[in-house]
Amino acid sequence: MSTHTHLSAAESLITAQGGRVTRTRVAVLEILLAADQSLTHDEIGLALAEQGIKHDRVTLYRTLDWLVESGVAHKMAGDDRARRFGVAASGPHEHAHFHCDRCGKVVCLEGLQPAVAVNLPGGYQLDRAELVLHGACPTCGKGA
Amino acid sequence: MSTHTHLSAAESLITAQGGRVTRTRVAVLEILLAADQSLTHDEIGLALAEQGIKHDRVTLYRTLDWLVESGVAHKMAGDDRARRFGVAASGPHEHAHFHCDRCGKVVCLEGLQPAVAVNLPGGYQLDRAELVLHGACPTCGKGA
DNA sequence: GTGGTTTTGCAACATAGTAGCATTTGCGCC
DNA sequence: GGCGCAAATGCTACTATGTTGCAAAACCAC
Ligand SMILES: [Mn+2]
Ligand SMILES: [Mn+2]
Ligand SMILES: [Zn+2]
Ligand SMILES: [Zn+2]
Repeated sequence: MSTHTHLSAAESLITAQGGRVTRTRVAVLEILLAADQSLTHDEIGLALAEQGIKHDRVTLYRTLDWLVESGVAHKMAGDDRARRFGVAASGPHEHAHFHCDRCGKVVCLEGLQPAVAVNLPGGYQLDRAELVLHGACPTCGKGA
Repeated sequence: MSTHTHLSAAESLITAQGGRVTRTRVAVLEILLAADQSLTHDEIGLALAEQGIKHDRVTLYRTLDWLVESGVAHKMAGDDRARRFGVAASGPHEHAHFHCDRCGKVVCLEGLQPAVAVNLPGGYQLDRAELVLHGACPTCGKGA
């Protein structure tokens, strides 16, 4: 659509992964980059609609899957049934997350790494550690 | 059904939580106690059927929910769409889990606690930390 | 601009979980 | 042991989330 040769951050990320720069991909990635929390498929679809970007439910699923497979985004399975997607502004995904047990919100904690003092039982081979902190987000306060 | 006054481990756990001792609850809890890994709703339903214990899909969902709400069992949302349930043999649920990215199996790592060196951004209130280690289980080996 | 490949849109399907309500069952009490 | 009542179950129907197959459209290397 644009004949610019100057690429946006989202466009660069997409081409860097060897993917085609499509309207939906760019818009979704920009939404995720701008978000201060992880978003569900539904929330992202809504945001697209608000921007007047016509799209199909299935295409959005596939777009999100592609972003995850490419390592650009991360996917979190929460307590509710919806997976949440997000991108870490800085570099590839290697950080902890905070999950608000009240409102379900999930945020990336970028400067936080688990000091996992692990000695696994024999035979288990460790690839990565996933740390999720549970509690109340600032908005939800927590009265007790 | 039994007129014994001697309670099984499962039965004691159930009454300790103020719940009624029903056939399904006892059987489910015994299945979970005997399992060396977390089980899906479907796997548990199959195990019940194999034991000739007639049950309803919805009842099983409610039984599992009750076990989780009572703090007897834990629920894990995996990458596949199914939640997995398990009980920690020792005491209430406060331990890490290992998730095999090959076969999807989830096991409790009872003697393992994350040394989370956390300083959360202001306003976040921490309740508990959830640590999931990802990799290959002994069975899946890992060729590379 | 053309051609081949990737991505999309649509329709149908699959899976996991939930809600309402009548019936049954466990169990405290006598 | 039997009563009464709350808790738990079984059914049916429904919702939400995600998947598959395939033809049409869009990208982009050339
Ligand atoms: Mn993240
Ligand atoms: Mn566990
Ligand atoms: Zn919150
Ligand atoms: Zn495995």
